[in-house]
Amino acid sequence: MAAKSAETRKRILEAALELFRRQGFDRTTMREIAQEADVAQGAAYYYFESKEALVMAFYELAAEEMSERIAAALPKAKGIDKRLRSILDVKFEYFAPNRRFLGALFGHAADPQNPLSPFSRETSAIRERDLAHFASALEGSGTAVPKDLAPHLPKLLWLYQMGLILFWIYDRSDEQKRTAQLREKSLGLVVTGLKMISFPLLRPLRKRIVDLIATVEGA
Amino acid sequence: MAAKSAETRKRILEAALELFRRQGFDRTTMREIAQEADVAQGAAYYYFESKEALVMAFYELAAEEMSERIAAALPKAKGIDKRLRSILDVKFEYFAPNRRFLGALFGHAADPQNPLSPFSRETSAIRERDLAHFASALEGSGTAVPKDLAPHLPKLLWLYQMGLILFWIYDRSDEQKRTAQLREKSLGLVVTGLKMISFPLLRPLRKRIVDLIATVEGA
DNA sequence: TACTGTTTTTGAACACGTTCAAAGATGTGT
DNA sequence: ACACATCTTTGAACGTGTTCAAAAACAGTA
Repeated sequence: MAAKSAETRKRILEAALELFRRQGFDRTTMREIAQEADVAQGAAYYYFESKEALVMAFYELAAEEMSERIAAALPKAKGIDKRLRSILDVKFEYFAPNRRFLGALFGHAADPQNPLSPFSRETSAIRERDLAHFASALEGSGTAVPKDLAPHLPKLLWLYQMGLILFWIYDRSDEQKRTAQLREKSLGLVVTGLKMISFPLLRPLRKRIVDLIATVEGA
Repeated sequence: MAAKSAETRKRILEAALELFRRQGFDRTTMREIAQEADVAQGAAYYYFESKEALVMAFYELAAEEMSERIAAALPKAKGIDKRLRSILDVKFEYFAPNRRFLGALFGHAADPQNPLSPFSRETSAIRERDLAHFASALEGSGTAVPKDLAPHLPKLLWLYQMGLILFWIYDRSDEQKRTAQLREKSLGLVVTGLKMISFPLLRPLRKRIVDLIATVEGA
């Protein structure tokens, strides 16, 4: 009975997320999750490889749902600033209730070995889809982009957004007001930067930057 | 007998670092460390709050010793590029044998709550001293720096260096060749960037950047 | 229904980092 | 020398994430 199995899996995941939201990732034990989901201690491990895999499952679900919302929102926005903002809006709105435990996902951000890192092999599918959104945000905006920089821009914007989210997660000001400020100011700078980097006068500098990016991206 | 106590502490720390270097942080157990140091299981906890505290102790020792080396190397270098390079040289040389387990220190880099993070309260003393080196590297270089940006520059350079180290830790190319490339190219860009950002024409842009930085740094 | 193979569920057991009460060693004042 | 206090050491025990062999439930076939 495949339906029953899926049902149990869902019950475990929901119990886990509920507890993660209420008391954070670290404070929640696998035993609690099992109890809340009315299964035995080791049951969760039949459906999920590890405690972190539960967060990963959330991340995959979130990516799926946010992807739809972004695809729906993008066509309504024209300029590059508006288009970027609408992507950010979807993400922040979606992540808001889960801010408390998202640190578990982004806390290991710097370690590409960690499965939960946004840079890991395990999250590459999600990352790829996300990159496509930023590519599409650029394409549909009518913004002129230098040919040499163009292939790297989606990833740069993705990185920018990742930095913002990271800042937001650890932003302790009321209602994350500082993140709101940072978002407005940085968005403006991103747009200005995009315009400036196209100036013919800056071509030599741009070449060096592109070369640097290529080095970071690897052979 | 204070000497004996210090001796035991040292023995435990050295056993730990030896094992960390040989088999990494995660693969080393506290029981192994205790055994290697010829003490009981719980003994390490009398001298160190936690397993991570052992890494922190290394970091403090490292900061101390690197600080001396940097202070000795800086006066020999003139230009800002050479001065920055000598700081980087000291760090990479010192960290090289420990690259394997430094991930334990920088893996949680993004999480300022984690004591081991370079952004945490616990590492602030080390960070502060480090910032002073970058400030001194700038001052002694004769590089003209805009007044508004000046107070932020040490931290920016410190961040830049932190990024390089992070890249190095996870650089899987032979002998970390990619990091070497990245270091040369990025150092050049940093110097160019410093010159450019002083152009009067770029003053409005600079103002916005400084404002952004101030937002990130917090009220 | 009875048999067989597969999927799901269970809870005891493991290794780990960590805590802690108790014992032992050392130092100090009389 | 003795008593007392402080510093050091010990190893059992705890809570955690995780593993696993065994049991149970289920599905398909006869």
